[in-house]
Parts: sequence; structure tokens; C-alpha cells
Amino acid sequence: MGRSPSCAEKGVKKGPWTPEEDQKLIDYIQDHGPGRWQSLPRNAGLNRCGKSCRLRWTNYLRPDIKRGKFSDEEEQVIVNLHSVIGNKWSKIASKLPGRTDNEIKNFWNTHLRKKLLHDGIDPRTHRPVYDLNLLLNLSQLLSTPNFSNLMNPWGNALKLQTDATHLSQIELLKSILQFINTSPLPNIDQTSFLGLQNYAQIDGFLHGTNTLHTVDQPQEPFHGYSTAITSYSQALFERVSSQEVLNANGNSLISTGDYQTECPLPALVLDTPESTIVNQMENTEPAYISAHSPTSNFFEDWEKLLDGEASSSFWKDIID
DNA sequence: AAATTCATCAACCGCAAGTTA
DNA sequence: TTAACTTGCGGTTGATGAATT
Repeated sequence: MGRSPSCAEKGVKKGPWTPEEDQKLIDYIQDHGPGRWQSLPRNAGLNRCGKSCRLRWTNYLRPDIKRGKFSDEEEQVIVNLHSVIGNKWSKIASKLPGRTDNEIKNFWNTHLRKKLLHDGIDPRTHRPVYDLNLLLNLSQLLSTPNFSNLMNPWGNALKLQTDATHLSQIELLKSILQFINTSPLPNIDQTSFLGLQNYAQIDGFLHGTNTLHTVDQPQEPFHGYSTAITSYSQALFERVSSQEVLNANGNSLISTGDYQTECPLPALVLDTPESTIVNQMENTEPAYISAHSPTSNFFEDWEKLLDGEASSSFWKDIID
């Protein structure tokens, strides 16, 4: 599949169209119809590339283009469709007669995205935004060169750091699992998304076994896992929050109140004995997780997530 | 009044899929 | 079958005008 030369390579005009150019394009298309964009500029006497002509016609000159502000109904359609199909602007545009994909894309980027953010909705997931201040605080804390010096060298500074890191990891994990569990997308087959084998792998991971066995897909496939992680993170949180974490100025970086108000995940039903899960998670190595599954990236991230040595760069990447 | 920042949107770019010879 | 060509898409840029300092 070759790539056609860009407009610049052909030495044709770029930039805004003049009224004369517009008229030439309109006249030509009225006579010959749209299409054949590559040869159109030559035939129409335009010193433009075909791409530029097509774009000008479809986004501006087409007679059926609707102009003016988007109505509330149109806005709602865009938001609803975007929540289902994402940045498929041409697909969204096909449901809004007279609107172009470019126009919708611009409207999204300049208005709707900000509006959703303002309303506390993540415009990518269309779900309530989880406040990342806790993670950011932890990141700053852990990247402080003198962090370990702040702590009593005879105390449990390293353990606290480990707990705090672990807690932040678990919180993200919880969000991921909760998203998967509550995803409203009707067409996502969660079995094919992760694969039965991967359910088994997670199951094995959480229960400390390396055997790959088939498990039935539950109604909410990650329910048990997310509740287990919730209980685990709660235990970790209690450990972290029971101690004052101070920055170089002596200001508290983490407080129980901040955590509780900024991590508004609803409480999940505990369906696994807490102590068992905690012990199993701490003692389990994820190395057996297959790197060759269709979802290997997902599991590579899991491995990074759980790999102590790699965790610093992993979390830095996420936060960045 | 001038300088700076912000918001908007037309237009461009690169990529990938589809089509043709 | 394959390579060249065409088309469409989504991300990004930059010119422009409005708002703010």
C-alpha cells in the first residue's frame, strides 16, 4: 500500500481557500459531481491537491451542510454516541445530518470535553473521574530525593513507603476492575476480552496456585477479585493512614479525610475472607501469567504493576 | 492602548483500508 | 498476487478574533 505524495511535495497551494477557488470547485462539482479527487484539481483548474479539494467540499462547500450552534439534542446525541463508540467522528457525523466529522470533532474538543470534565465526568470513559491527587501526592512523595531521610532511620520508613506504593497500585487496580465489571458497553464480550484462560490466570494469581483450570464466567466476572482487592487495600490504607506522612516542610501529604473524600469508590461486598486474600496476594508471584495470550499487553501491565523493581517507572508513566 | 492569553475552527498531515491495473 | 493509487479518518496545527491583563 503506497502513500500518495503530500500536497507540499507536489508544490501546490496550501492554506485558506479564496472565494475564487471555492467557486471553481463548486462549478466543477456541479457539472461533474464529487469524487475523482486526485484528478479533480487539474480538471477544475485548481492549484490544490485532491485531498484539500475533498476536505474543502465535504467540510465547507457542500450544500447540505448545517451551520450554526449545535442544539441540545445534537449535543446529547454526540455525547451518547461517543460514550459507545469513542472518537469515531465520521460515524457520529453520519447520525447528525448536515454536520461534518470535523465540525463534531472540534465541537467535542472545544466544548463537550470541557463540559464533561467540569461535571466530573471523564470524557474518555464517560464515568465519574477518580481524583488522582492521592496518586500524585504519592508520586511526589516517593520521588522526593530525601524521602527516606525524612523518616526515622530506625523506624519503619521503608515499610510505610512500600505500603503507600502498594496502596496506590491497588487503588488503580480497583478502578480498572470496577470499570470492567460495570461497563455498560453492550457489545463487549468480556469472555473474549480477557479469555477464559485469563480468568483462570487471575483466579490462580489470587488464590496462589499456578494451575490453569477452567472457571465458569460469573455474572460479574471480576466481582470477587475487586472485592478481594478492596479488602486488601482497606487493610493497607489503615496501615498507611495510621501514621503521619510528612513532606520536607512537615506538611501532611496523606490524610484519612483526603483519602476518603477523594476516592469515592462505593463499598463492595466482601465475599472472600480478608486475611486469606491478603496473605495470598502478598505471597503470589505473577510470573506464570502467559505473555502469549491475546491480551498480553493487559497482563504485561499486570506484571509491571506487581513487579516491585519495575513499579517506579510504571507508575511514573501512568502519572505522567 | 498594547501585550498576552485563550478559544475556535479551517486546514493539514500521516496512516490505513479499499480499489485498480 | 502485488504494487501503485485513491479515499477516508482521526489527530494535530496554526491563523484569527475575542477576552483579559
